[in-house]
Amino acid sequence: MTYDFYRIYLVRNQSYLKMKEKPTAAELEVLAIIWDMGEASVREVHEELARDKETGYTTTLKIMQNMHGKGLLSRDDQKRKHVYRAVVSQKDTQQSLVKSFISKTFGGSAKKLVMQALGQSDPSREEIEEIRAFLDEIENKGS
Amino acid sequence: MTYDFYRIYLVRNQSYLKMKEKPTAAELEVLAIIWDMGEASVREVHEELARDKETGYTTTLKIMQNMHGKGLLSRDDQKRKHVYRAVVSQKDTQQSLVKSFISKTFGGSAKKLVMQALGQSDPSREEIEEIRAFLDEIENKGS
DNA sequence: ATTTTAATACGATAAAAATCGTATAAAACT
DNA sequence: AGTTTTATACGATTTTTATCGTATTAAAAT
Repeated sequence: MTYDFYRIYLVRNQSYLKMKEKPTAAELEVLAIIWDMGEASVREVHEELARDKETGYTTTLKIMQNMHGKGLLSRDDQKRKHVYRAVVSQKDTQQSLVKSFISKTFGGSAKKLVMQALGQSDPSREEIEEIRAFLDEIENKGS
Repeated sequence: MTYDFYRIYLVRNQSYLKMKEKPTAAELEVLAIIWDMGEASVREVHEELARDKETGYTTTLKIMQNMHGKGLLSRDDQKRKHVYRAVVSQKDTQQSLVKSFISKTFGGSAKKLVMQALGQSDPSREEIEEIRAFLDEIENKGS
């Protein structure tokens, strides 16, 4: 019986357990690109990055190699041009990052974060509607 | 006429302009304590920090000295025991951090952050109500 | 007045993250 | 085949952040 509780606990926290290595700022930029493209070579990622900022190719290469080492990216190195894919999903990563951000910046209160974000972002009427609908959904799920 | 636009732009971005130096993780922990206490000595801050984690007194001291150097904290050093206060407000800091978090982690979409945060935080009925009320407020302000 | 306690100053070191130069090798081109 | 282009590997360096030891000084206690 007690084991059942333990199992539930593990399942609910799966994503945190897996995500031992949190991506750094630079790594997150790479992930954003790869999530978008599905898979990409260093060159492709680098060219995306270079749109926004001055940076060297070998820097991008090194970051992606590190990420592969940490298990954030997998790669196919059959061909000379290695092709990388994300191992961690965007959703799990965002979840883990949001959790730690709420805890660090808002003392653990998701509500405070939400209201701060809404207050400063000037959302459109459509977005507000979507959020309302989402609140309804949560409320019904809860009961 | 053109100047008016420029001025509006500056006002809207005031908090970002001021907040040149973004607090690091360790600095944010110190700020959280000082926001809470209003003012505090290194000893007081350190004792709060030491509740949660193993850390040396001189480490806390150094962090607070750095923060003073950066202009994140002011201090009264008339007496031997210096008393520190926050220069940056909690609200402005949170605003700046949320803005950059949304941009880094959610590609700039506040809505995505909000929904992710709501979805994973299991808010109470009361909190949901508060958020609904807040949405109403925003919507009416917008028109 | 002397000793002990409690504070800051300062600088050194450690640790983590980011950047890049050089070497080397495979592939493509001529 | 030889040359140029385009990859990765690897390690060194730089930069930023965090940590802490030691020296010094002011205040308090004896």
